[in-house]
Amino acid sequence: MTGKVRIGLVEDQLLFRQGMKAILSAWPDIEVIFEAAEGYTVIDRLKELEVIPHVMLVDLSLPPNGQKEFSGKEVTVALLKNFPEIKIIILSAHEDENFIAQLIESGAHGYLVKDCDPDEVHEAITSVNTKGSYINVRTLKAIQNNIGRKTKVRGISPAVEQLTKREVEILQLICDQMTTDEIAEKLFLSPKTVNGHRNSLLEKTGAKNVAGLVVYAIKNGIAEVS
Amino acid sequence: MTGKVRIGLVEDQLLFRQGMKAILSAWPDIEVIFEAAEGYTVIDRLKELEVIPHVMLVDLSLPPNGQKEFSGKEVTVALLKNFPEIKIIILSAHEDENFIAQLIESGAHGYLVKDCDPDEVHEAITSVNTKGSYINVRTLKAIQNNIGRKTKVRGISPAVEQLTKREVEILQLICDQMTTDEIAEKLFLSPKTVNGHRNSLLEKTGAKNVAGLVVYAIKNGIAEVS
DNA sequence: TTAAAAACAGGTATTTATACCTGCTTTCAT
DNA sequence: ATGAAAGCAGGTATAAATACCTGTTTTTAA
Repeated sequence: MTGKVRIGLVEDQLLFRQGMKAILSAWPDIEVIFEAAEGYTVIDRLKELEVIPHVMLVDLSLPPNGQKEFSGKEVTVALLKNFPEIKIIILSAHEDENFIAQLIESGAHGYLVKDCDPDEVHEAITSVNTKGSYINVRTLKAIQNNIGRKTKVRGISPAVEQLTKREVEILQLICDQMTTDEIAEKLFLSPKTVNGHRNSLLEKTGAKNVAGLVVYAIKNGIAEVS
Repeated sequence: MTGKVRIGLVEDQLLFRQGMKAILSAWPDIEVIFEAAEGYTVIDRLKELEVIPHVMLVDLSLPPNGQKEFSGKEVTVALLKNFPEIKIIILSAHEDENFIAQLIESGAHGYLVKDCDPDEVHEAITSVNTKGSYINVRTLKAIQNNIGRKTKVRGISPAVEQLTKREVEILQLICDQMTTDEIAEKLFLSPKTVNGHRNSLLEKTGAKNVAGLVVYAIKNGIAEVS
């Protein structure tokens, strides 16, 4: 490997992005050649580049995504499809075992919590770039726990499944404090239908009530907090 | 003013803190002399210093605060009480008008959103240090809107106030998916009392239902997502 | 030492959410 | 082309939340 490792940053918080850039630039073997604040422009902008990054650092909680849905996970998927040679490291503010596992499954090459040590970032980048992946102890533990949980639970109950489009849509409206009737009116549905989706949501997420649904939504980037 | 402006950082995310430090250190007239990851140690540690910072940058969403409650706001209040000569700039990931106004009211000298421009940080620091305060256009607008709202509403309803300890406690349990009866049992209260607290919460936060309460709680660091 | 606010708890109502059931289309992958 | 899942929508119930009253006691701050 000749030359520096080229880094791309996808992170909506300018200050964090700049700080990250400053940290990364302190290492002589790394250079940041690409930055983006939103997910949905990343692919197009990358295609315009003459040289693409070796490693992309993608913020998981990517929204403000008002209409265009492009979470960190979706950026990851899009990157993998369009630029399979790019390695992807997910940055996240929190550490949700279930979600980490999902991301690794979806193809991310590494995962970093935002309060990790800067040295760990460097290690992750070089590891991903040379070995193709990076897993630290915490992440490994998360994945193992999650796999264990899955194999344990799958035999008994239908286990945790993906939410459908409609379910995600309704979950977002629930987070917006809308009642069943209001959601039904907004989506031109019968309240009975919305009721059904609510029940599916409770079942699939394992939540007990709206409070649990909202927490789940925020945890998984379906709703925003800021 | 001779010498550099001494900065203190209170921010739980190590990566963000380091990045911030890197950004700040790029300016020759600024030096970071103090760092803390949690709120509750700040005062004691400051007292041990020979020279205290001129300006403290405090992260609003300071938790993990399991038992010891020390949000960015509380750190601010404690700082003002113990070190009235220190200027305080609040850092926040989000931009909640109502909350900004509250913070300014509680004595903070400046407010910055985390996705602001690095130059803005520098400007805020020097402004706070020399002029004693810093308000940018966005913040000003927020305060104005909020004051406008208050004077309009105050005549009718008791207006937006602080949450009490009990209310915070109950809000956390609501986020834990507990029902009114369960909360009552856990806290050895009558469900009627819990009911009253719930209503106060809805009124004070402006939330319409549990969904709104949970979002509010997470926004304000009263509940955690990970 | 007062007045205000917080915390407590009773009443009564209505609205919403939750939990099931059923059945009917449509979409989609095998 | 056949079954599975998604989406739709009806019924029926109960549980829970929300919205108001009222009042007492305790805590807190002026």
